[in-house]
Amino acid sequence: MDSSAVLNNKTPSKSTVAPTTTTSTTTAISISDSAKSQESPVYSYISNLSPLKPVKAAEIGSGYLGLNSPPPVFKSPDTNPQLKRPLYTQLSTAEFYHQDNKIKKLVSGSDNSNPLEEGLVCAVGPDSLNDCDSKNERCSPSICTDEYLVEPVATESPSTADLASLQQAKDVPQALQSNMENSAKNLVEHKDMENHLDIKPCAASTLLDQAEESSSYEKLTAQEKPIEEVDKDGVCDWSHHGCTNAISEEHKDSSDLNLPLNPVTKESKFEANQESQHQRVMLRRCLQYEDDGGNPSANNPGILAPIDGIANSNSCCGTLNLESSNSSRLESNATSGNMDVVGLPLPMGSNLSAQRGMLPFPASRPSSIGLHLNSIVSSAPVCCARMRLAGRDYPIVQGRNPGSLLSSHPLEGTKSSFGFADPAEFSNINDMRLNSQFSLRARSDAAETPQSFKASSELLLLTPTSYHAIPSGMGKLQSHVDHTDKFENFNQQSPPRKKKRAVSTSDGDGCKTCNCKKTKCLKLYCDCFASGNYCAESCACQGCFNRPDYEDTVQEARHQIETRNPLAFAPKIIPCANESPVHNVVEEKGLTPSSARHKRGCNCKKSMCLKKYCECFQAGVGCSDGCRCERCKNTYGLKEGQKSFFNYDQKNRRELESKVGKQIPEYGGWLKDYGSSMERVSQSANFKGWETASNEKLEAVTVGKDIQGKKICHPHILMPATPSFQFSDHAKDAFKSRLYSRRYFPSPESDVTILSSHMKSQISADSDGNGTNMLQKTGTEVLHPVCYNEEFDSGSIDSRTQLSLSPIYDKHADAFDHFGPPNVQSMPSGFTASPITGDSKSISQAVISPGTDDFRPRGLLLWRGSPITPLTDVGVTKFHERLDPKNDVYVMPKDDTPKMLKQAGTPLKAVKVSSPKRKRVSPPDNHFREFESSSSSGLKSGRKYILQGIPSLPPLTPCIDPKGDRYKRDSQGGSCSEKPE
DNA sequence: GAGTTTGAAACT
DNA sequence: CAGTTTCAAACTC
Repeated sequence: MDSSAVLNNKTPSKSTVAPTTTTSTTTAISISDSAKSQESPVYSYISNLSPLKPVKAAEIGSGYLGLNSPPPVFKSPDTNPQLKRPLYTQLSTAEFYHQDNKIKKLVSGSDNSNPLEEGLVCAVGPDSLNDCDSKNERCSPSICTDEYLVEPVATESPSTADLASLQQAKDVPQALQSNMENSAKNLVEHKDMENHLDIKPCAASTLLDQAEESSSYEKLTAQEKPIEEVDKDGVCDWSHHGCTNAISEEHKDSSDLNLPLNPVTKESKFEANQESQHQRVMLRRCLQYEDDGGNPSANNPGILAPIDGIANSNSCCGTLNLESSNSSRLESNATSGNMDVVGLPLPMGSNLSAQRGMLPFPASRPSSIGLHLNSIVSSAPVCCARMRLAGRDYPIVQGRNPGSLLSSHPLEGTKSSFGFADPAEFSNINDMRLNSQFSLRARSDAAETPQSFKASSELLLLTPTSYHAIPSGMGKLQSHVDHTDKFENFNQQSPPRKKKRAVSTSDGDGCKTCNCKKTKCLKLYCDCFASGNYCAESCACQGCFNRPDYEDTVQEARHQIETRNPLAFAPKIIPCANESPVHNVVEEKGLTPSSARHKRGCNCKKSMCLKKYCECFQAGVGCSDGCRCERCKNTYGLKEGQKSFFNYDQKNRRELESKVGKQIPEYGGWLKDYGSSMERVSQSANFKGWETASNEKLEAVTVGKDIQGKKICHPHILMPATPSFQFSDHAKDAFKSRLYSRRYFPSPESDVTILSSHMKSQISADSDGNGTNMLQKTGTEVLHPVCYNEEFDSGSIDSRTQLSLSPIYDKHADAFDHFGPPNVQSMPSGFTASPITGDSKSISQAVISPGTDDFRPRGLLLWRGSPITPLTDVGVTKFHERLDPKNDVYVMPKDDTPKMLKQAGTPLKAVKVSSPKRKRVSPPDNHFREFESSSSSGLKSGRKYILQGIPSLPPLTPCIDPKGDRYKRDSQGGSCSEKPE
């Protein structure tokens, strides 16, 4: 039974051949479309998103597959030829191993490595691990590579080429070292250069085809001689340049490491001490081990220690600052699916690199970029992602800062060995060894070229210990071809592995696990699979094929799925393009998170987007216009139309009630029931004019505390129709999740809404003291004076003054510069909005009367309720029915969007593309369709309304009450009279 | 822990 | 493309 059969097992209806054929077709299509993909916003997004910077073409090499025809944008690295097979890697895995063996012999003169240990530390790769080894107490820097990296595979006599490669390998690092001083600045200033340097010390570069390497690299090699002599000692000295330095940086005293440093190592270390800056640069590039004390990794070569103070972060998932040597390894050796790690920090033992810019492909698919729901791990404080790494998922810290997750350098994330938040998680030595072996396995996979496949497959084909408990050395005899058999055996030998259902979908490291029973973890039902990860050992899945051992099967399954939906494996959570300087400022201040939204949006009907059934909610992002949810109450951001409910606060209600003389319902009561999850302070504004202008953009303000515990009020980010996104864990750290506002940002035309909302929050909270009602009511925090103690007067507010209260506000004030002050007079009003849909029509047709500036229907924003939301309709209707034109209560204009904003375009295009890098990620075509059709009612109609509203601005629009009765308008076209027409 | 609910994915 | 089925997670008891 081959992989196809496996797949077909799940889809019996399909012929055995079909999958393969389909796959091929898909691949071809994907490739042919790749060019297009690259031009697509999605591609741009991904490219920008990926922490990996495109490598210069020259570096990629002409022979690079897929160079001319990149793979599908979101195609999983697993299936991404580019990821799998950087062409400039000319050496097969076997060759690598040969190289390793040779080096090993040169260095240690013997191959007495423990098979079991081989995989531990140096599993990362023969070339790259050197620098990391140095931190390992158990092995000398120079030997470590040999002992742990080299698989004791029966090797042929080194060929001439091998010897040459070996020599190069030795030379390169040296060259690097000699170059360190001269190029330190360049390293810092030029990422590319940095990358090259990174590669070199890792010796992986030695295996690279010189012709394919960058000129910078060549320059470096040209300067290698000074160190060459040392190298003659047979020491893998180059490996120390990075690591040693790093170690020096970290430990200051190599003696602490108890490492048998060779002259070169010491020298490197010395240099490190003297060149802190340079060290710093290198440090970032080096695998590092945590201080011995207390860190399991110290005793376990297979685990990397946190780096550079980042290690001990609270990240739920540690990451590995595996940037240097491994990177090279990745480039040179990685050729298979385990490339999920691209762009992400890699755990030690991985031969993959997360080094940005290290990859030969322009934009790796951020499969684990942390945007997949599974990767996000329910908005853990630190967003975690797993990387499929040889049999185990490694959580990857995306960075506490959403920005880091989305675009930051991997190093910006927190670290810990093996990507585990708590090294203790990996306390079990066997487990670690297993991982190391997996790494080796990954390594073999990585080099799985037709030529090398056989050899590589013989290296290690271990199945997770949790499944087979295969001794470390047993994996050698298996091959991919045996997948099916292994699977069958697996099922037989460890029958329906009655593993307890994963209690939590998140294993200890904060990453999800699955419990698949029927899909063999080869369908998107499986979170692990969907996120491009292998199932973790902690998964309770049955008959799981989503294992490194079944790489082919997995790949094929992925192909099949991608055939249906090329973006099936795209990150589910898409960060929203952010062009707003406000956002940047805020972001920099750590006050607000990056915005993100669900790729496709949810379709919740019953959960109100308040439960984890909702993918948006689960991901900690607000719903967007792309969602087709009903009665959305997503606490992270309501989708357009529904969020307005949040703006209807008690104060306004009372105010309106006083005016109307009737009780105003609270929209089905859900507002009351919003409960603790209510983060938003519904702040109706006394700032009527502006509010009216911003109409539906009114947003609640999230109240939270900053790091200092000082409550802060987060202004809204200028984001296009996207919810603010925070990688907080509402499950683990609910409070943190509230630190940042998850403002749901309306489309660009509503940029000013941010201002409005914020202002409202300030104003209303202060104006009558009821502004905090919602908060108090819901048990959430009370607005901090900082936000609300401004001397706002409900009737007269200088928005500018208010906005200038903080830099952030200044930015908002800037918005006024663009859009004009929130002056009522400047706001479009008094026109009849085009009907939205359904029940909203009556509302939309209601007349807006500017009336007096003093009264703007603050709470009436709710009338912008989503037409697709029953609740909205109901609520609006009920509310509306209580409106009494006699009291000058009018429906706010449907199109009160400032002209400037109106020009922003449609929601679907609601992305300001001022910068090429700011391109909004476009949903898949079908998604677009969804946006335009299914959500349609809301989005589409809403947009129609907006667009049509402008031309429909009649000087005198009929006054229509909710019941449809018309009233005359006064002579000035202002207020509606009480007399029916 | 079993059963139910929910919504995404898969299928028709 | 809509409707239905399947699936697994989330949730409830």
